[in-house]
Amino acid sequence: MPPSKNAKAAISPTRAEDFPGWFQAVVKDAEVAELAHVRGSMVIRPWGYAIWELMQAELDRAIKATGSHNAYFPLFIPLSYLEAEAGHVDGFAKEMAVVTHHRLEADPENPGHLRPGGELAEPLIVRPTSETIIGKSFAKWINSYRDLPLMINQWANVVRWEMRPRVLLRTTEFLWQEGHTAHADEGEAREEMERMLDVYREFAEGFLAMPVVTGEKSAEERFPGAVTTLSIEAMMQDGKALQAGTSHYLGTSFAEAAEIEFSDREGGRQLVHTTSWGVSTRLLGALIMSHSDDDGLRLPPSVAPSQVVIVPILRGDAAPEVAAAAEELASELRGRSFGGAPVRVTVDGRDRGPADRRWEWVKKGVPVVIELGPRDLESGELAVRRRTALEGKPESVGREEFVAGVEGVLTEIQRGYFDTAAARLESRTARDITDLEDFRRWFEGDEGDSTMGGFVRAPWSEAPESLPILEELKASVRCLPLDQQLPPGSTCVLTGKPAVVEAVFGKAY
RNA sequence: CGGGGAGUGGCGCAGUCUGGUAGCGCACUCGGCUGGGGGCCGAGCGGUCGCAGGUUCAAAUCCUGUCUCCCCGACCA
Repeated sequence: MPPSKNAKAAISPTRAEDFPGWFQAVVKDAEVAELAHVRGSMVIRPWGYAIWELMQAELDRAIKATGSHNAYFPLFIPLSYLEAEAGHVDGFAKEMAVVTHHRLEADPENPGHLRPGGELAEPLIVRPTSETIIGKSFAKWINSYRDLPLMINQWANVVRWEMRPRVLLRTTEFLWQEGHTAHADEGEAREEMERMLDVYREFAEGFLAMPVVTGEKSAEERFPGAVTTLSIEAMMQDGKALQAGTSHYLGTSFAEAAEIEFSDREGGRQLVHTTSWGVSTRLLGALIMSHSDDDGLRLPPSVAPSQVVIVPILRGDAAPEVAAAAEELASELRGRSFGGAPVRVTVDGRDRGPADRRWEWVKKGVPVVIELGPRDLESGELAVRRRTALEGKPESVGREEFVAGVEGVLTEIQRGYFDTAAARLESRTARDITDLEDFRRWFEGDEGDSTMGGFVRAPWSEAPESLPILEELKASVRCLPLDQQLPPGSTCVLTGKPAVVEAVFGKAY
């Protein structure tokens, strides 16, 4: 619904009024995604999918650069595969889609309707992740130490039957990339796990302008079946944490389950050490909650399907001339580059009022919108409006100057988003909370309250009795940061016991 | 699975208590005026009121059953 003329913000509710509601509205108004008529499932709309494709392209390049190759494995996994790894079963059993039949037949008790027929001898599950089925292939492909390391990546959809779906953040079906590698020893496998976390960190920070904390997951938050789970954690504008990517060292348990063995140099039989790592379409949600404002989506230029939109003001006799000028400007801009690729430009000459068109692109997060009318043709200037400066009049820039400097403009916007997010992460991470009272106060803000504290970085004992305290505050250990700064003799912020590690605490999505 | 709420044109809703043949805003279509902060006027299109059964001369409205969705809690990329 379009806001009234006098509305200050294009999105209702605003972040301060209702953060989750704001998020939904941004997603909807930007035409990124919407809930489908299937419970918990979403439709990713063209604008949202284009963003995902840009992410995919960049990440795919980075993954391949580490030596992994893309492949595709089955959607259906025999139940017995899952059963083979105990930890895995515990983690996923409660959220499985199970296929038990393979045909439909007329239902005699309910004319006009169909019912499942042809029961399967062994039920199939729809993959929640592919460790088990990829393991089967690995077992077949790996015979010798010469076959290692084996590094595979898959772009796929997965299904986890979530109790409480939220568009883009937690849906029953989502898209992701899952890497699976097998190595001769633990050291090599752990290196792979760390290398991929680094790929994710660079991608999040460099491409999505989203600063992250890198760390190890506590035992409670670890991936089911993993020995070690590393993650990148981003802070949303409401101070809550969002796990944006994970990388696991799986030890030899999946190798045992799928019998992935190889002959070493001495002719002995050994189990491989495996890793897995992934990021999902949840990144779209993270991106939105990191950068957007009360006027809608704000896209870093790197992931903006259109980086510059030209809105020609077509009226009267000058219309053909303006239309031609818009196309010419677009083509010149496409001759410039940003991030090593041609600048992406859209000319929006639809038969609607210019303000109407412009606001649509504002809400879609386009970094720069230029309105081009007869006046500009005469003056040789452009009315340039950056997504970061919607107030007041547009900036007036000489046409040639703008074209020549467009890469700089986009770079500035990209950097600005990162700097803003980084400043938020820094200022809303408390490093000086030492006792439980302050800790409680920090986290006691209302749900959805954007003034809620944020992260707390503090010494932790890992003692079991600290967990109920966190639960009560709806907070959790987000990670044990890789850059540990635990002063000797520290005591646990929750229990007062001797601390063994420095932890980042937060509320999480 | 527990606790709340809701199903009425594409979207958002009113009407339901006190049965009487469906209405509003937005969107959409057409015409005109407009057009650089998302505009105005006029004329239109569009709904068997979630589904099934019942009560009644008459049901969006009352009764019974059923399905679905949303919100809150336990689980999670």
